[in-house]
Amino acid sequence: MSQVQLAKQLRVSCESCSLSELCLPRGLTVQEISQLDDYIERPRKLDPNTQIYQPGDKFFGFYAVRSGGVKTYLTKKTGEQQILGFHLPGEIFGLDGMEHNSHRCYASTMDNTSYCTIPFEKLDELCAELPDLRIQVYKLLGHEINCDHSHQLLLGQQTAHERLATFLLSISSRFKHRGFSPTSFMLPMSRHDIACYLGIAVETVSRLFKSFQQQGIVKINRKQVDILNMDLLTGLVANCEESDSL
Amino acid sequence: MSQVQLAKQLRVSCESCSLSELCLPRGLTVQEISQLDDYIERPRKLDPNTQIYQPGDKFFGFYAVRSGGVKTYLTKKTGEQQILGFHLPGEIFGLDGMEHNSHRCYASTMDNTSYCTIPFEKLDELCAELPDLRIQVYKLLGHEINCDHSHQLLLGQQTAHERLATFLLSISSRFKHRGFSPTSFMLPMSRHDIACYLGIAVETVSRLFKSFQQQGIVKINRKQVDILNMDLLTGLVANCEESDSL
DNA sequence: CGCTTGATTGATTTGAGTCAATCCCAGTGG
DNA sequence: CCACTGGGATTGACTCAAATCAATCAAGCG
Repeated sequence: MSQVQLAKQLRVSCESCSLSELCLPRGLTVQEISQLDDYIERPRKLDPNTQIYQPGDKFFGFYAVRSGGVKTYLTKKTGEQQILGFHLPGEIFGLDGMEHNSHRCYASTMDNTSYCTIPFEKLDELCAELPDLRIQVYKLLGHEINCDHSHQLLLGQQTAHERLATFLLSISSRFKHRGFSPTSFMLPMSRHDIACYLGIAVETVSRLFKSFQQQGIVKINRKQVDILNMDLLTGLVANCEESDSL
Repeated sequence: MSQVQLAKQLRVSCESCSLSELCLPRGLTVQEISQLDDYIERPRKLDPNTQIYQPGDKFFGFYAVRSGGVKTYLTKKTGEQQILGFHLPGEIFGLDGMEHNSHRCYASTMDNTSYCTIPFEKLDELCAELPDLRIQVYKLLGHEINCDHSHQLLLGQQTAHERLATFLLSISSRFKHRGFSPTSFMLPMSRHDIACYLGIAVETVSRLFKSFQQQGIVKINRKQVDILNMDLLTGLVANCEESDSL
């Protein structure tokens, strides 16, 4: 297979994936693309509820979800977990390991999940040479920071209704961004996980889903969500931050 | 003034500052140090409650607090603010602008404050050449992400007591890290700001300070804090995350 | 077809918020 | 030098959103 054909194949394989933002666009040459792609380890498949890393584990590099879903979380001594983020297909996680070269939180699958990894050392080496790649890495990190900030606003200032509405809107816009329906989708996470992400009780999640349904805003059947009235849903969120897609 | 003398003077001027982590240590040559220092804009002085930037403002680069204190925050339409972080002397802020080259949150002073700025473009150019500097930038960003994660755990899972105790421990450890007393210090922020950071009401902050004082854990007089029993204070925090200094 | 695990629903409790006065200090001006 | 004043801080009384406790209910599975 020629160099060009190889690169093309790789391009296709990364097309719908966030990591592609790191390598494919903005004038990188075919040569450069395949250079980075060489380092990306191809998909690994995992069962639901499998731990990918935990605090103290060596930081290897970034992870990109290809299918399924991953949650990252911290825990209290008493066992309660705070979910920091849900990572859907095409999204990146693992950035928590950068500070000390070891992870600070847990990451585990929520479903049958496959993902790629890109070794940080190799990425950094390429960054020295490719200014555009460097910019993409900054943007990726900046995005993580901004998402975390939005999550802090949600946890610190929003009511339970607002939190759940914000959550649905975020998932919706992220599915939309990846080319899926923004109004009809399957949630990859359990009610318990939603509650832990939003900082509320599972029972509250159930009750609010019911309430939203009674208001005709959504139709919810187990993990299947259909948004019936996007405007009403948006109206539930009173904060001034435009909700940000991950 | 010779090259070496110049660099030495700069080194002293940045010595007690987080930005120094970006340039001074880890085998950068004197030449390289002065190269970066040339770009750092020297201190600017601001009055208390002055806005430094707001959402939409162009991202210029990082800011390093030299004296006083800065808060970064988001707001809801209804006006409530969620404080994302307090930035004490020697700490960095402004990273929220990296994703879109424009800021996403507000930053304003809490006191008479001076700070330096380092233009992002220049920093990036140097990053291309200096691998050690690049690593420092990654660590800085990773640190911000980890702090945000701890804040999410606090906001999502901790009780009001735990939040306030965690807050005091964080401030204490940060003062200690900068060479100040970890048990006796002045808070640069108002009760209102503490409340907004912790996601609780001002009145609750007052009541809990009183309660901590009655338990003999701390002595609080207006903004002056004396920690009398560090073990008891630590005991109030039940989470498994070691509290992380910014 | 029972069993397990997650989701829902209802009854009750409570931690923290809200509302409403003071209090107290820092800064101002007479 | 001291009274005045305004905004932050404190304190108390009351309320309420959401948690907790406690049953079911439903669905996937061996």
